[in-house]
Amino acid sequence: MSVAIKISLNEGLYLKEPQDSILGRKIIQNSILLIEKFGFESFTFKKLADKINSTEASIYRYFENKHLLLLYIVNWYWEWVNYLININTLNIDDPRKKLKIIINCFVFASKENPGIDYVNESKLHNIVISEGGKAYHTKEVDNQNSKGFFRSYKNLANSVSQVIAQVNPNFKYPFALATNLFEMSNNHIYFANHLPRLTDISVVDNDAIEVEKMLNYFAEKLLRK
Amino acid sequence: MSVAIKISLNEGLYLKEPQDSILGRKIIQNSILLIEKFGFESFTFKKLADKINSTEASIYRYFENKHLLLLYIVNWYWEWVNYLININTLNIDDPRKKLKIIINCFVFASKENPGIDYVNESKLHNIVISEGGKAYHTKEVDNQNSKGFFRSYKNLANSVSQVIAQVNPNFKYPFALATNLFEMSNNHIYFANHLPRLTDISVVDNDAIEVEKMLNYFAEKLLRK
DNA sequence: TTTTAAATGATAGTAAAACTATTATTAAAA
DNA sequence: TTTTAATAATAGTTTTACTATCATTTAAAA
Repeated sequence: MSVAIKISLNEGLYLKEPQDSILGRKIIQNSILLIEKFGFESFTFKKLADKINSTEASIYRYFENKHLLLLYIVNWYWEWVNYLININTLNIDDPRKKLKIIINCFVFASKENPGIDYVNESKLHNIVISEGGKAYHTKEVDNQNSKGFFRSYKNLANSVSQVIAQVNPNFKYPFALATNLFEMSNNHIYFANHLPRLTDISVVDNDAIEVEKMLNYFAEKLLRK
Repeated sequence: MSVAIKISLNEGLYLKEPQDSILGRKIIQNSILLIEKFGFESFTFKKLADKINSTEASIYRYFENKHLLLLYIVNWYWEWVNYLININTLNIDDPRKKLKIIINCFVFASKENPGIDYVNESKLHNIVISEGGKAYHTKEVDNQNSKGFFRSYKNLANSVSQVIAQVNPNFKYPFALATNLFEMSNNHIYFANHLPRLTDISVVDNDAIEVEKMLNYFAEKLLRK
């Protein structure tokens, strides 16, 4: 059984909608595999072309450059997490419970759902952990932001901040807490795996339950009245 | 009056100590200016060489590649903040006051001290805000970590975590809070300047006092007994 | 003061990355 | 069947990220 989800992203991110063709989907699928395996810096359109038996020129018809491809898949991830949060909190009323589910989605976004066959959510999550910041830490950020290239992240931050505001309407920093929980989740999974002296938690066998506990503790304590 | 501070960094970061020669100091000074102005991606040794009337080959005698140069200056910053914290908390006993000073150093590291003439601390701070994460988000992180290339960040996290433990010995995540305060400081200054919908604070005229307030609020509330 | 060694500059060259352009081929739609 | 759109094949350009060699300057040692 496969559910036909189509995640719609800002049209400026691509030259031609990759989700609508076989080649496009192969580009998405295999760029995720290659970036996860070799890192964004050593990822090239040439290598991707070789891997999918196509050519650089064909890939350039879909994406202007590799940075926009990264931005595309990271946006895909933001949308995906937003979607996961929506379906998992649909019947929940208690905002505290909602926030716990949100944190669970942040930490375990990958494991939940084998959503779309050409996107390996688990590897995509690894990319967001290791390379996600590079999507907006560039000199083009203001220009790209004016075109709405970060809308998905803002939407995510916005939904989370609303739940936070429901938990404690007097809390002054709902957006900052929302993004911080997201960033902290990714950061501390990364630290646990690569720079363990920078954190207190450990991630054993890819199980980030300690990160989840920590984020719940932070959120609960910060939002206590 | 100039105080001769020499910041000592891991020897593996460079091929030849840049602080010990005129050319070396010009490399440090002008790489900070160029990276801040054009961003790390479009920074090249060629451009740097042209700017200081030298050659690529000469720069390569100091640094293996531009990533290690970035790592060098980011390490310089971590050491610098650690140093600032040390001198500013020397006579302070109350750990709560100490933590406030630490947060102040995180947010305003640049403005404090015109430490070393060839390092523009303010621009270096901007680099750490915009490009700092790229220093450890690479595929070489484990290899570089085994050589001690992130020791300065760990030392910083360690000193801060000790103060946190003094404020509340029962707090379970002293390291995570230490790194999070540092990362959050940089992140939210960046967000305020480029992606304001991701935060609640604003930075007007380069004054990040709201970030400082927020971090103090977070720290105080998390460490409340 | 001369000698010598170390540091830097000048020049050249290579391999790969990041594109752009042109034409040929294939597959799908009219 | 014709036409159009998508992709492949091929080739070429500029820039980046280096490496190598040798000449020159500068500073330290003899």
